[in-house]
Amino acid sequence: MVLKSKNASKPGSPPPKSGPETAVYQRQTRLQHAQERAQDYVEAIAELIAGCGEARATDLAKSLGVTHVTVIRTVQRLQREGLVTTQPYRSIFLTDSGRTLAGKARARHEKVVTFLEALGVAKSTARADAEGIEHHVSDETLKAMEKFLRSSRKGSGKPTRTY
Amino acid sequence: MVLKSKNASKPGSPPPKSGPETAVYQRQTRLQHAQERAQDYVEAIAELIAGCGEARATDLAKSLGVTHVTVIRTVQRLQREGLVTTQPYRSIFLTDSGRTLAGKARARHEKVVTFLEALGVAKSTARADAEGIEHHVSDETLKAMEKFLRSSRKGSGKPTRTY
DNA sequence: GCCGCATTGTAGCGCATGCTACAATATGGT
DNA sequence: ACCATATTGTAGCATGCGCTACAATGCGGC
Ligand SMILES: [Mn+2]
Ligand SMILES: [Mn+2]
Ligand SMILES: [Mn+2]
Ligand SMILES: [Mn+2]
Repeated sequence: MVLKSKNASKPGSPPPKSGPETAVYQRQTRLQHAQERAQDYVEAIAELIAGCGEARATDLAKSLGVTHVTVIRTVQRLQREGLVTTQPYRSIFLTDSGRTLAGKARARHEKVVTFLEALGVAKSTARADAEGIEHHVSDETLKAMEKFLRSSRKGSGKPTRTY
Repeated sequence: MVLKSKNASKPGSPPPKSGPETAVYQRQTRLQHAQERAQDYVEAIAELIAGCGEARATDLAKSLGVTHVTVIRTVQRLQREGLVTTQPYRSIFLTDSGRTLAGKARARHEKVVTFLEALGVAKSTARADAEGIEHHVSDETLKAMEKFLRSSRKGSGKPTRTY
């Protein structure tokens, strides 16, 4: 790297140069974060419904580590976006759209955790990292992870004993 | 999963149940996002300085895919946090702290890209995914990725390119 | 030196996430 | 039925990330 060491210290030299296309991968931060949050919410809601029979705002708040106020506000947004339905003083339900998203999020989440563990990461670390990584794994990368899992399962326990 | 299939459809049954500890991995979303943004900024600033000799707000804006206004505001925050220094109508400089962070971010970024490519992901996909994944990879996971890279380079005599 | 244009900065908006404090409703135990 | 308590909802605040529109400054060509 640093092929341009010549002008690396000449302040008034070249124009942009290092990034008309890098911007492609940087755009849309805000919407991206909102989508991540939506995924975590519907996933948690689905989990509560599966585990408790219903998703209450309070339990969701505990599950997500935020206050119930934050939950209620965000759930309002999710309802606006057609992912959940709510009625005053009642529990939260997923729409078809929300259920679909939750399913994808959950599948992705689990695959990432499994992959990280197979890579040799401690379970608690895998779970922690997956919580963030899951939102940035493309379908292509997910497939590559699955492929790795298949091959690493075949090759007995330790696939990388090349040491 | 779903050991509690009994009450899985009985709305008024069990309390929280599925998440007093899952919350640990969910907290702090907002600060987390701000930190991610800071990492991307100092990394981009360092890159511009290395490539152009200086980091101008406009170029940074192009590189990050946002308007110059957004850049200026965020840079103000970074200055407040001691990562950069600026003077009116002059380019942006990294503090020691900022340079350190940029170095770590860059190293992490590249390792993640390399890892994804080694996993069999297309270069453009690897770069796109890495842009988000990089912020959620713990040191432990990073080490696991490095280990995988070492073993995979030995195994298949393919990439490597050690001169 | 002057002026036009690029760059930088400011004002003000929208939206999302988080919070505390307080109000309203629901629910369960007696 | 009744009231204490839990749950849900509202009001208002703060911060961060985007944006457009417009103002101020800087700079390079003439
Ligand atoms: Mn998840
Ligand atoms: Mn998550
Ligand atoms: Mn990066
Ligand atoms: Mn990034």
